[in-house]
Amino acid sequence: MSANQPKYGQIIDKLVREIRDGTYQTGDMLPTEHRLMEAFGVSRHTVRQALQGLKQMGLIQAQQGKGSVIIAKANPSAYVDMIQSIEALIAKGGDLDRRLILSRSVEADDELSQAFGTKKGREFTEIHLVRHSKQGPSVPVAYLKIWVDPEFSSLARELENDGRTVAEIMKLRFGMETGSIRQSITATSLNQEVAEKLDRPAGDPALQIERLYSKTTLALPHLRTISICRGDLVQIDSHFQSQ
Amino acid sequence: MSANQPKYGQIIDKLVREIRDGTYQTGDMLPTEHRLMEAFGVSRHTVRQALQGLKQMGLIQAQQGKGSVIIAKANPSAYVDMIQSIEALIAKGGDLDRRLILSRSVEADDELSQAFGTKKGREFTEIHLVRHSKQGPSVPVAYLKIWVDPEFSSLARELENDGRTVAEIMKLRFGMETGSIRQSITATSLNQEVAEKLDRPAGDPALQIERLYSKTTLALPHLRTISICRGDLVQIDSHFQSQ
DNA sequence: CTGCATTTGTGCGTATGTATT
DNA sequence: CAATACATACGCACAAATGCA
Repeated sequence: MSANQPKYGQIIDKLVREIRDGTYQTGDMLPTEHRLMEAFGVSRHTVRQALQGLKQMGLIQAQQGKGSVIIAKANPSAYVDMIQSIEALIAKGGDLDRRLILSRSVEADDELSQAFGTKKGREFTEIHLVRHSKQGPSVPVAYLKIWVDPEFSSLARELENDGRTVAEIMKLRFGMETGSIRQSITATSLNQEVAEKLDRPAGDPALQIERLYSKTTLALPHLRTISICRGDLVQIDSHFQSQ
Repeated sequence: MSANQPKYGQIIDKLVREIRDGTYQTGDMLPTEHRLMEAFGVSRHTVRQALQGLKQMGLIQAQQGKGSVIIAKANPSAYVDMIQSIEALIAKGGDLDRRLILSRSVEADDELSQAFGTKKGREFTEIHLVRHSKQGPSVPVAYLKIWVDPEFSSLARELENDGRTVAEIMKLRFGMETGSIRQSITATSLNQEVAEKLDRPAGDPALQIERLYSKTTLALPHLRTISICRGDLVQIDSHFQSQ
């Protein structure tokens, strides 16, 4: 976490910690840029660089003439809990089983190169799985696509034997620790190939959840997953509270 | 698109257009910061502000000592919800316009009575709106259904004149403060009625976001909203960090 | 309403560090 | 080693929005 050399990175880390600690509460005003300059002994430019980082993370919102409001406390519990609770939701009370569909080498297209922040044409390993409910009748719940650097291509075999999550295996087997996950949820409809595996008609509504795993907030991702979840089985619940 | 006053905004617009036009292809290098300074007649700082915008849009990737690579032609995420706190939820929605479709009295069916925790048959006010993008051409983005107690039925009029969010108006006009929001996200497809208002074919994928607003976690909700968002325009982003 | 202080936004200049070629 | 290109960091000035006297 604190491997950030630059000053603005250190300021980001400090402020994020303080927002989490409760030194600042959601709804509170952050100190003014001038105060932060004095507090950290840096120029306004450096302070603004840090604040822009917080803006990108969705923690603050700046308003000209007023100041910066804290609009979010990045979850106080470790992200793992949050992710696991999402996985639990996907499972709807039961554990999920994985079945390998394919594992192959692909060249990055526009979408993939954008996700990883690399040039088009770079090689990646693509793995497809289907997740089934374990309990009761085995119902297919989600189609999972995974992309990693070719050096981790043995991940496919690990996934079949190991019940752990992809991120956990990446850490245990390859030492790739995840410190930051970006998640996007979109709506889509099942294409023919996925629909078959999920035992639903093509065109059915589905939730698509993309996750980009990286070591730190600023680093490029080392793992990308897309879960295509049956719209009739999966819903994502959250609860927001003031304070 | 070109409603950007500041210089860096104009540079972003120009470069985005050129990337889309094909003047630059994915995999190409962008001109160096120095070249862009000369080309646009601005300082390096302004060029870098523009480039950071492109980075945030996921169009380019800068590499120290080499240059900036084009990694995508378009940013698919036009409307992104970044949801991590109540404040963020309530503050969002400033960049969208509302148009009233209908306001009527309804009796609670099974679904509605369950959501509010009341008996079937109780009377509620149901309000339908369509949200359009304010900037550029007015594109319909989401169909919004709102349910409140009949004593707040004047909410419909307020919503037309006031740019604020539903929760803010509930607080300002009726003193109903929101301290807890429960949210469920599901995938659905557009029915005929909603599809028409959103200018899309029926059956198109959509994100359905249901929110129940209450004063405290334990209290019964005083407001229920369902947003049916065009799947091609809306995505929900979150960011998780360890420690 | 006017004026003023505060606060963020935009923009310029300069210098130095670091990775790549 | 040298040249190139992006990254970090300092400084200054003025504009625009806000809130208050």
